[in-house]
Amino acid sequence: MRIDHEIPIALRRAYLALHRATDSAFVKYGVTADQFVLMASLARDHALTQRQLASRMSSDPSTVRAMLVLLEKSNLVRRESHPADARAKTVALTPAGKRKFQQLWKVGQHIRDTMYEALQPHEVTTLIRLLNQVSESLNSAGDESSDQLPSAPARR
Amino acid sequence: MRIDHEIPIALRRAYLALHRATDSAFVKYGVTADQFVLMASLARDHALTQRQLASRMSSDPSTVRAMLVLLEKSNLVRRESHPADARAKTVALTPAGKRKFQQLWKVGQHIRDTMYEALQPHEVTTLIRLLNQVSESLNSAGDESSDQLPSAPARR
DNA sequence: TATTGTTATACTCTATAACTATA
DNA sequence: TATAGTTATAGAGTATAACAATA
Repeated sequence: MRIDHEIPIALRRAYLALHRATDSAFVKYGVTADQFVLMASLARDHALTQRQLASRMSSDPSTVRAMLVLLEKSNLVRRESHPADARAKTVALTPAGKRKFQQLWKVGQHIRDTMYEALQPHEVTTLIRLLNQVSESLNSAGDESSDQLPSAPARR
Repeated sequence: MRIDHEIPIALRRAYLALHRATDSAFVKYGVTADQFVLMASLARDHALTQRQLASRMSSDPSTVRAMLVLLEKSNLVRRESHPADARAKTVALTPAGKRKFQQLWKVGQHIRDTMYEALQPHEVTTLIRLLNQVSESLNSAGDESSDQLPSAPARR
């Protein structure tokens, strides 16, 4: 009952340490850690739809929308109707958003450096590989119906 | 600019996958993933003070208090004044809380199984070790004043 | 019919600041 | 003076359900 709780505990601890370090480094720039992740997705792939964004961030469309509304207020992000699909909207960083992202990237560099200096180069690749194995197992397990909890709907 | 974003991304993805899987498994029991972590801390170490609990959960005392208020309403947790320190309170699971925790532990077993089956035994220990190296590096870095952002206070 | 996004709504977690009581 | 916890307050993220417009 103790051993198989260690991965969840260690994972939670590491994620929260990263999230808090990021939040507190960014607070004076008016951007949260999660908003930074959203901006990073847009910096990598320009002009995603909201649904694409949600899946990249492993988040919910209505959550993403709430975040976009906040980011639009700060003029960091712009939504435009999709050229090919009138239902959809494309989301992109504004020029100000791109500048802000560059700035935040630098501000956060010491956090990434700290993490990477704590690991050997081969440990970095191992850690990434193992984390991805964990994510994939959980995500694909979520697709099938659970064999432990057969029938009840997962409602709220 | 791409390589040193991979740990944060993989860490976030794995943590959120775990958190969501846990939340959705527990929703019909009226307990969140974070509340489960709190209960697990109390199941391991009976009768912690609120501050001890906050540090075990790497959380904030006022956050913990808000969670405790909710858990007390559900009669899962009980606070009593500390025998030796009249300022402090000890927090413990109620009998109902202990039963609920046992139940949730079983309900969540398939999630832990999924994660552990995705890894070799030696990978489990490696993953835990690497995650802890990351956590420790970030937590100890937070103590010293940053050399990148010399003076400004980290206020809100 | 299925999909994209919006709206309304509600709850949890998070965290600061000012405060009371105690050490 | 420092510490434990409370209170008030605020905001961010999360997610469901009902809905409109479009594919």
